[in-house]
Amino acid sequence: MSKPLNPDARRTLTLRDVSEASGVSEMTVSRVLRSRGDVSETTRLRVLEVARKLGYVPNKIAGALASQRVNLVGVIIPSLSNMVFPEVLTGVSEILDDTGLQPVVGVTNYSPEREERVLYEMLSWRPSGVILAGLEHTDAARAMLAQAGIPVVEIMDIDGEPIDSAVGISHRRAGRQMAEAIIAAGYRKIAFLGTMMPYDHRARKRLQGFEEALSKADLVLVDREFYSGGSALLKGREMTEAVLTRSPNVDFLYYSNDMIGAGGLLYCLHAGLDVPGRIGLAGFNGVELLDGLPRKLATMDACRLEIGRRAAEIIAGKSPGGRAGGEVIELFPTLQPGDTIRNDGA
Amino acid sequence: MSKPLNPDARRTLTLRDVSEASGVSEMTVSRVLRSRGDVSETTRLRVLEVARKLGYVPNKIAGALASQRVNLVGVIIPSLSNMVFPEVLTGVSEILDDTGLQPVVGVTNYSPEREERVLYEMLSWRPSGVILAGLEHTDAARAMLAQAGIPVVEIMDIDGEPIDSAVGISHRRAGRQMAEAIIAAGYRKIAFLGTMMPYDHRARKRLQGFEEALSKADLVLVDREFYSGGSALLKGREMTEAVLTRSPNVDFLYYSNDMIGAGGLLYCLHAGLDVPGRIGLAGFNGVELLDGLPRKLATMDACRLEIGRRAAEIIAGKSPGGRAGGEVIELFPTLQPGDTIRNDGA
DNA sequence: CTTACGACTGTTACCGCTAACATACTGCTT
DNA sequence: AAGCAGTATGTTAGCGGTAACAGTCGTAAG
Repeated sequence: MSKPLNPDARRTLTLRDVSEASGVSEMTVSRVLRSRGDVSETTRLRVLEVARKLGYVPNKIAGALASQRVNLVGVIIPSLSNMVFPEVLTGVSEILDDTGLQPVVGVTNYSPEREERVLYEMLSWRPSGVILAGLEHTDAARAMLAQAGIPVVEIMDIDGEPIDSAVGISHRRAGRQMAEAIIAAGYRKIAFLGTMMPYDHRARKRLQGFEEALSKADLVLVDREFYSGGSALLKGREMTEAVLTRSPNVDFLYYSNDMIGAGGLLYCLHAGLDVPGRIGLAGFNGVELLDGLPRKLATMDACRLEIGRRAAEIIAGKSPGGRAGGEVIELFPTLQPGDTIRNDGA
Repeated sequence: MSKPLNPDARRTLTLRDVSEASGVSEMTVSRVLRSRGDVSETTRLRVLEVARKLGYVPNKIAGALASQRVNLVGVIIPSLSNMVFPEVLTGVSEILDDTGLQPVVGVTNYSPEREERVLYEMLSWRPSGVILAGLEHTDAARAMLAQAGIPVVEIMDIDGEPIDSAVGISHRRAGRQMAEAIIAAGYRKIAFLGTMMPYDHRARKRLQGFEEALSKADLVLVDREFYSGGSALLKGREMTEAVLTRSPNVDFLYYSNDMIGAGGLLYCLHAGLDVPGRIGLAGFNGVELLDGLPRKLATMDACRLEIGRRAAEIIAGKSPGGRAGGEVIELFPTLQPGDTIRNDGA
């Protein structure tokens, strides 16, 4: 361990130090620092001054233990590099910011076991609530959450059985909707390109809904291609090339996320294909990135910011529904046709 | 507050519950759960079984208070949407994963005041160490850190006076290096496009170094353009268009980050400009995204993963330097010329 | 002048866990 | 048979705060 700074500091300061230095009891100092109860203006100022001068930082560990209150909210997400999740976090912080609650982030890397571990760690800090992505968890994780006696909000997805509350969209419906739009636009030879999805349940559900809608129109996917890891943009290019080489007559490419969709779009444009005439494309998420592309990719936004906000509101008890618990809030993504789906019904 | 789950649970479990249910003292349970001290295999298994069945989750708050040890490391970064920082976090977690330490992330949104608040919050949990981005902090923040008596690592940047340890690159040098490469490639009418940088100290330092090197070659920036907020890719396009319209004879565009650089590149290609013949481009960071672009943007990687790793090693006391403290580790970014700088000296 | 009351400040008993020390056995040694 | 290491377990005293209650005091009311 690197040498601690401030070697002359005998030890870290406690309430007692402030109390002695300001000539009042620890309790009074505690009251001042939490702006709780009546304290005369004179002592208040004096204590504040002393605390500031000493550089006292309260010990929340002790405080939390004594008061049985912890102002933390655990937020457990699969990844930070996905753009989507940081945005959810933004929504969460936005709401939590003026509630005295503080988000603490845990990352699972899409591994259920890691999720279980992260959750255990979090719960051992006795947070006031937990927000976590998805409805799929290990049995142990579900048990822990149910035991914990705190509000739990599962986010992003509502196709399933929530433990307590849930805020999200129906990915199955989203897939269906996109398929319907594509079919309505006259495309028939449709391929899917996406992540290998052992644990990307939401992408799986979208594909499910998508295929459902296809088969209702007596269609089936004419090709599919999966990837994992690597630069999504690059993978999008590569997969697109692979699909178009293998199945040259494909007329629509449905991507499981915007990033690979963008890669595909760049490839198609570069290859001189007529988009959306000869071939159409669509992704999923509505990432901001797309605004900068030469042509706007069709997509569906996943209501990420809103999901974060609503989840935080439930935890903070601000949810319009009141203190019910067990709420399920379904949000409805809008289809943004962009420039990569024909808008006639040809 | 949403209704707690498990309403029948009288209260959350404590060591005592496990102790009573397994017929040994709390201390023994504690020993088992921390695999500390000698406990007979028989009792160990029994206690473990009971704890599992009950669904006991230890209370780290109490544990930390009693043992005066907190296995948390505060990591304070400006933003999560910048790609760069999540990658640093990855490096940090990678190293911390097998040390028993756990990172806790705080986000400042590039605001010094927010940084101060976040830091105060963090320190009040008495973490074992703090990693934070940049060398620029409020006086109060510096004071708190110095008082805290824990290892502090400032990351990303080493052009300045660290509080304790530092791991990063010299952005000034990076800017200089890029300028030299550009000049060597024969470009002369150079423009800068970047963030408005009241608080992006690193971008500022890069520009500083860049201009230094230019002036050493008797050159000055022929144009500059700043932005803030919005989709970086889109902003890159727009700014590039603006600059090229205003200063049509510009032959090089230096961007303060890869994202706007990528936008600029897409614009130039779309406009049919000869890249890198008629005009060259370069960004900064080496983001993975670039791999998917039609042409590879010249850039310099910021050693983000490595920075995260080294910082974590210092905190974990694994740093090769030993337990000295006050280390400064300079990393050296490599220039990746990509396809957007001429490689002859014409 | 006593009482009552509000405004302020102090006292006591934990919160749930762990460090440090104390104790009870067991089996060996001499 | 006493002595002595080990093991395995229990006991005690906090860690640094806060809830809840208990004063203390000056003053307005009776």
